[in-house]
Amino acid sequence: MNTKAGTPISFAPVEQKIDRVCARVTAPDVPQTRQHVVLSHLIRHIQTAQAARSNAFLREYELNAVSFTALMMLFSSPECALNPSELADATGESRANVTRICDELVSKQLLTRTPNAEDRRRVDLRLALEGDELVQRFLPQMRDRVHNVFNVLSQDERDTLENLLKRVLTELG
Amino acid sequence: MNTKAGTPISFAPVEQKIDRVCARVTAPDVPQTRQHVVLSHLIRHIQTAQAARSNAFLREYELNAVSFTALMMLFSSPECALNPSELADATGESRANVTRICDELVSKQLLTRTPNAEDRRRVDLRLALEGDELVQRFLPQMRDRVHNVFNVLSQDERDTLENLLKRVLTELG
DNA sequence: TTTTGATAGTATCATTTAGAACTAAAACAT
DNA sequence: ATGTTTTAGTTCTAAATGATACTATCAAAA
Repeated sequence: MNTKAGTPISFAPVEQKIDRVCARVTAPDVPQTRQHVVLSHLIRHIQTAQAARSNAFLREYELNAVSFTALMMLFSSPECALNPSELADATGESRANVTRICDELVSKQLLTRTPNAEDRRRVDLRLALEGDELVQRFLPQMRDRVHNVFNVLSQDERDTLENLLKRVLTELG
Repeated sequence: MNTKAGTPISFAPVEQKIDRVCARVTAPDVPQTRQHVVLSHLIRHIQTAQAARSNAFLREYELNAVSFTALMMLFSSPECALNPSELADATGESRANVTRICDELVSKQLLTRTPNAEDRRRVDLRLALEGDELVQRFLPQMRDRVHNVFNVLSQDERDTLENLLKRVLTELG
């Protein structure tokens, strides 16, 4: 990923190429397909750019976007606790990766791992005090440096975007 | 919030957690920030799910989503040729990664790599006949199995989504 | 019960990736 | 011309990730 500061992310060349794909393909529904491809690539480019921003900021603190998301999901859970598989669902990461991430976070004393008494297959992940403080300290900066790109949209537009994206995600589920 | 119409089942727990984050944080613009975070996570989950779909399909043919995108970007370029750095921009991958991907694709004889006569720093990547055929053969299947999730939206809604996403991406650039 | 299947978590392995260092060539400045 | 800076591409290294296989536990069926 090209994370170099100052490198403009220009989508126009990508879209030109998608247009040329369509020009070369014969199918009954080319314009619609073209738009589907455009939308897919838009989402991919936005997600890539956002991840780059998050990581660039968090790297100064020896964290990454996925670890921070994990901490935030714990921060927001009842009693700041989740099972690994719940955390996997919440973050979108594989369970294997959640195990590794939690290894790291435990070693940094940002969360604790304790066996669950009722179901001995389970493990309880619980945010440590330090992890809680870290989330509270970083959230405002994440807001200013990552999430506020959506301020280019009006409130109505953001509502619309939220609605549309949710419907797409439902279709993918 | 999980009762909100259209909220995908898999995302509802995520949104609940975001709500709890907001409940625990004191800031002047919490509702807006909440929505920004929701939108970021929606985009991330959609992109993850789409990549998983693409890869699941392409793996049968010993390809992955990034390689296929690279082939498609070449397919759509004038004379089916690009430089590695242009390909990096078009796919969103790092130049280092483009080098590796092209190694693979060359070894599969899907594209060729030739030194550029005018600028000897440059390299010309050109889609081979086999690569061209592969793209034409796979595009319809990619459409049916990956891109057509956007069919849940009406044409107007897709236009709106495209417009909104483009503005967000511009802001990230 | 016993067995069969499902679930939770982890360990292992191969793949994918970004970042930094490096080489070569072109562009630019003096 | 000469030296400096920028650009293109690759190589190398370390990190991140997913797929798979495995163990332990629970649940359900026989």
